[in-house]
Amino acid sequence: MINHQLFHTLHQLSRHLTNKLNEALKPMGLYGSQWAVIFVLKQKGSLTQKELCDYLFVEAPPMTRTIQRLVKQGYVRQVPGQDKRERHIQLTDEALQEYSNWENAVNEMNQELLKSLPQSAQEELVTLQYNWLQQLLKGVD
Amino acid sequence: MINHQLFHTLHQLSRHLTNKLNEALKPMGLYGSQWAVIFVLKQKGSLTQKELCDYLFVEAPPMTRTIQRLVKQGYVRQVPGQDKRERHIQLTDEALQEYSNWENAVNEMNQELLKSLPQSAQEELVTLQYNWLQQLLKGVD
DNA sequence: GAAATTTAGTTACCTAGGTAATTATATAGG
DNA sequence: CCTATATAATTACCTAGGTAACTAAATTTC
Repeated sequence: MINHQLFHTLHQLSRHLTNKLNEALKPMGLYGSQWAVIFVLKQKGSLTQKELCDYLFVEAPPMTRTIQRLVKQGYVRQVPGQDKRERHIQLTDEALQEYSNWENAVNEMNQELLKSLPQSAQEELVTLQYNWLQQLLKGVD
Repeated sequence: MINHQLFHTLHQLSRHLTNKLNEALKPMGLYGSQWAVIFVLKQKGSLTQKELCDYLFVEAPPMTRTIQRLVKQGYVRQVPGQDKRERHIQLTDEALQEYSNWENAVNEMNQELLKSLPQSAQEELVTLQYNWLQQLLKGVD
């Protein structure tokens, strides 16, 4: 029953890492899902909600919620597009100012979590996971 | 930024697998969290809720909910223990009768999901993940 | 043995993410 | 041009899992 153990361990690992991320972000008043959006926006600049959903493989409704919370906190703007159905999401100056603090907190926690995983194991793991995920997503619509 | 990719991919993978598990269980009226409990009970027999929580690394409140739903569906019994705070959870005959159907559905989906991952990669992955998780949990509480 | 502390379980409420249904805008077809 | 279809986003509601506060029973401590 190695199959079962594979799925089980992956699930546990994912939950543990998510909890740790939230723990690191808590002092800055952010949650993991919000950080994921901010991180992408910092790299890509302005994106529509649809583009954010596609990039993060998240359905539209939870994305709406996460963005609305970020808007309320003043970290994100929703700019109507030329196509009036779309809303372009951008980081505010306030978010850009705080960004490096957030990034530091997250990086510190990530370092902590990766301390027990040798560099070579990290690379193997990311390769195995990435390739598997790509295979799984191949042929999904 | 390989760190980020590692966490991101693991998160995505976990979500995808969870969704697929739920898809497989939907026709039998079960959810993934319920299946996890049933699976453990089938192997271990009678367990208290605390023991289930410890085994699945889940907090007590979600476990209460999952069990209550299983009770309502008639798949699980809560038997008061000698220690009257405890409740021993057991599968009902109805659950035992359905078990192999559920197991088949889950195994079929798991096979499908693992199709794109060579045996050797499966073993590497489970080893890497398991060891990492153990390291992370070492020294927790 | 009575009072204080610990523990098992529940309740209430939060975020994360999913589906179904709805709304408003764009785009295609006749 | 006008109708039908497709698409972006939202709303409502579901499961999964987390924390905080509570209850009731067991265990320590004095």
